[in-house]
Amino acid sequence: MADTSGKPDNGSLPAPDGEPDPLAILPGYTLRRAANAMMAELGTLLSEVDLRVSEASILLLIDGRDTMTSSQIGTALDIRSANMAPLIGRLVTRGLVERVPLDGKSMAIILTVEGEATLHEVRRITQTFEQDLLQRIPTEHRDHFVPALNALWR
Amino acid sequence: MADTSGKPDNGSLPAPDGEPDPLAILPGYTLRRAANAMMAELGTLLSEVDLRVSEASILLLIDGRDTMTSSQIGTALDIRSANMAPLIGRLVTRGLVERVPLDGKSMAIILTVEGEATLHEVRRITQTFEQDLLQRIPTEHRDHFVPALNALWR
DNA sequence: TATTGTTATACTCTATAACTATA
DNA sequence: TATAGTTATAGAGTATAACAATA
Repeated sequence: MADTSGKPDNGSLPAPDGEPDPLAILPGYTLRRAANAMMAELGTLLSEVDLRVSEASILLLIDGRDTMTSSQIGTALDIRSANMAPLIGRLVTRGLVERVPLDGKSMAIILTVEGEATLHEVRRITQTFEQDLLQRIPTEHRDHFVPALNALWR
Repeated sequence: MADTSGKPDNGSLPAPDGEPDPLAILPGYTLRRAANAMMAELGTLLSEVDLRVSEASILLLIDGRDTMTSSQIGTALDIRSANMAPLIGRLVTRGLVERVPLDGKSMAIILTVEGEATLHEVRRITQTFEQDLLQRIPTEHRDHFVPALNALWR
């Protein structure tokens, strides 16, 4: 008998006493908490240029590409086409991107001059953010971070 | 001069050609993508017991604790009290937890017998999920995963 | 005065369905 | 027929403000 404590078996989670958050040993839970914390932080940083994380991602993605369609962007970023429409629409309204017809059906989403200027600010913000994020990870774990995460979705 | 390609400097991101997703080298971006993918998967698994991830987290958290209040749960899981009310309300309606007055102001959220039975199913689902998640991470990165993530929010 | 808990509300993200137009 | 794009809509998650009741 391994358990002589008299407490009920709660599935190998730490005992209630002395551990404020027994879920913190679960990989999926820690993944969710870390992502939520980091994206909230990035969202705050990006509010400086009045962009959401998804919008900034689009700007970063289409830079240097002049034939990328809305559906291609959606595929790359895992955003449904129905959700791409209002997303691109807002960027167009703000003058950051424009729709350029490729043929009668497809339209390339390209940066405007103003969009490129905003993207420059986005790069400044995200590069600082990404560096700070990595700095917070202890050195012995740092190089394992991106490879481990990429194994979960790529 | 490091760049003789004639392409514009796009902030050290990979060149457009040959890389379908140049954002995949960014720690924050990979963190978001991995978390979204894993939580979507967990959500699908938990639909078997008609629970959302946040609801399952509450059941896992309060097990073995009989004096945990709504605000304490919210603090532990980073859920605002205004959002705890409808969350707990749904669990009460479904008969999985009940509110037990601690004093005139505070109420403990405790599992009902039915809630414990459901929690047993939740444990089966989440343990399988967590194991599968870890299995997908290459062995050399696996032990670094939770420590790295916990450094970002704990 | 601070804390617990609630209601109302709104914004974002995400998802499906239905539709138009073009390849 | 399949693809590109749009609109409408709904379900979650999350945020603030305002409020009542109690410590």
